[in-house]
Amino acid sequence: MPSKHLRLPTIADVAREAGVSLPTVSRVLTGSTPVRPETRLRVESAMTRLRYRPNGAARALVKGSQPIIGVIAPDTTAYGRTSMMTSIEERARATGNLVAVTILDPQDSEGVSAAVEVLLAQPIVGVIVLDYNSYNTTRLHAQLGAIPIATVTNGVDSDADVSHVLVDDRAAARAVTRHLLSRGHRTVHYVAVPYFGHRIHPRELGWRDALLDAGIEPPEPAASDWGSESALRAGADLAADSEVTAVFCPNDEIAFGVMRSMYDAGRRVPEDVAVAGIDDHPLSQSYVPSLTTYRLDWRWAGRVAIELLIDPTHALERSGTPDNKLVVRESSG
Amino acid sequence: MPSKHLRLPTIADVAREAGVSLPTVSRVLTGSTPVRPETRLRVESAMTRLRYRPNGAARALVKGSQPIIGVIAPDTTAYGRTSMMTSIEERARATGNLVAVTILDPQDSEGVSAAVEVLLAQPIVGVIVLDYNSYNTTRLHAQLGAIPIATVTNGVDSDADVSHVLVDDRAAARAVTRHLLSRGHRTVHYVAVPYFGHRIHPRELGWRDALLDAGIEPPEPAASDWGSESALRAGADLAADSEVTAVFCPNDEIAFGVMRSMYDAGRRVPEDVAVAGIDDHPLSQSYVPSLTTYRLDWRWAGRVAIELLIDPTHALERSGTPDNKLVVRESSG
DNA sequence: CTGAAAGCGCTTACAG
DNA sequence: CTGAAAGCGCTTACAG
Repeated sequence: MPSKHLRLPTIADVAREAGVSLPTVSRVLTGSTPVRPETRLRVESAMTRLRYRPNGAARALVKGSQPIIGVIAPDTTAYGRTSMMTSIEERARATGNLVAVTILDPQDSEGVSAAVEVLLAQPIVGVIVLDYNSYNTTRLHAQLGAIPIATVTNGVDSDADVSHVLVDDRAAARAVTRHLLSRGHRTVHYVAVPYFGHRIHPRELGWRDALLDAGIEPPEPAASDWGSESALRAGADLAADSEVTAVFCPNDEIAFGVMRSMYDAGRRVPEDVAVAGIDDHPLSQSYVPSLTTYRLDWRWAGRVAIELLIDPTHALERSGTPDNKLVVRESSG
Repeated sequence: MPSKHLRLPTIADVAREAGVSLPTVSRVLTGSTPVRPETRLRVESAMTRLRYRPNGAARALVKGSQPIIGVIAPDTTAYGRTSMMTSIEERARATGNLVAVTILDPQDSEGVSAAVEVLLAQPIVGVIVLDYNSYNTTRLHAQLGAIPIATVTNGVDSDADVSHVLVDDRAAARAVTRHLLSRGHRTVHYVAVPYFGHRIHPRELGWRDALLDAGIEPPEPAASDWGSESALRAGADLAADSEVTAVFCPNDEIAFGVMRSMYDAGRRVPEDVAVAGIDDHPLSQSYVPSLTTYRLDWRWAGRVAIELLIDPTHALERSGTPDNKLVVRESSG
């Protein structure tokens, strides 16, 4: 808990110390009205002497501004998230807002409640919830009350009750899988990742779509967490199976791990096994072999999410279209 | 600018609408005191009807809490930064604080001023400035006044005037370079990156230290930006020079780009050229070859930075020691 | 250029 | 369980 024991100096203290009136202190603080240089000096030295610092809450209250945009996310280390966060921050700054980030494990509902409470006590415009569906939405909704929410969704239908911007994971996965199939593989394998509840991730659905469209029964997926380290094991499993000639990974970091495991098992990428991911991670160009992937425009998504919060009516039309596309590189042959 | 045209409903409006008194509305809001169920219902329905949402600033003012910790950084996409941000957020949450991130180009002093102004108008405890020296420190200091600052520094001396936690880049670079030399290379090349003003980055200084200690005149560095894409060109230059048998890169992302360029030029890593970086990026295990690097404990640094802000006196002793170490993998032979 | 006064929206004792 | 009153720390007209 932030301490509040020792009463902090206020402008009243500064005014007394400097022998001026309260509004005068305020004036040197805001710089709004001219103040006599020598008065200003007296006030300034009083401020440093008392280690005065303005109370932001009081300022925000009288100015009537609620400039904070809360962001709640399960994690921000994966590349897609990081770039979305960057774009949210950038857009917020352009609109004069401030972004407060809170990373919250959806499993830990007490932790979520507590952190949301901290958020709600602040001057917030609204909240962007990433991976909204991972959370206990009923509870979250109840707690947020009338505070506006926006979310970036990957197309799961229960997102429908909050304003959301859609990043079409399923279509992306379908496109990548289809591309791998077009290279002549009999089937395409997949690395399954944990997803909230026991639902199937849209990227897995897209993979299934593409296979079923081609009349292929989807094989049993390997299992991994998000992130390249845990993908090493999944990759080893896949490498051990000589049936595997093409692997679609739900993100690039997993693909890197899988490629490493293929290498360790002596299976060449792409000659023996084709690999592809999603995200267009900056390192997908530099990896050997470079990685075939699907670029999802997270910057666009972040931008629209902010606009949904600030001006719900015209956000989508205003923000252009996402620059999503398949990026074919060496790893798919 | 956040709009403030239409007056938002306040608890007074809700009270009138629900036919109760002001404190009663407050009570259903805070849940502090029991309220008769039927009164509560009336109030709640009034709130939804008016789309009421509490004013965070007013709440913060009366509660006396200033829970926001501002973070100013030039960039958060590189791995070291991302992990420090994660740890800052985590630690802040544990202490009941909220983190507001602002990414600011140190070159753009108007932009910096404007954003700091937004920050200052909020209920902030203090500000953590990453890469403090990149900014116009005089101006920043003046603007922040008595607001506490903490910074994570890599050892440049002018950081001395603010509380700082030291991440010893120079020692890390020295250790990595020394390790490369120990593999029998005649010299170790370097990829120079832009740094504020025209100063030399501590990682470059550490590289020079190690060479000079060994009686070796440092060769002319290649040049790159941070990030793997721009490192491709620097890597190509180094690959073209047959004198080059070992390259120390100021971070892992650059090392990945350099390794890719070596591959493109037909030079094998580590057989023909040894490569090493700094950071212990998650992908340094998965890259082929895996990358020799130096782990810098950014999570520790972030944690201490927060504690410096909240309790300047005992922060350092309390937070343990950083887990920094050389991590030797395939890329150095 | 400066002071006295009102008010921002909420919470919390204080009385009933 | 509920209402009337005071106050959180600041800014901004309003008068001088």
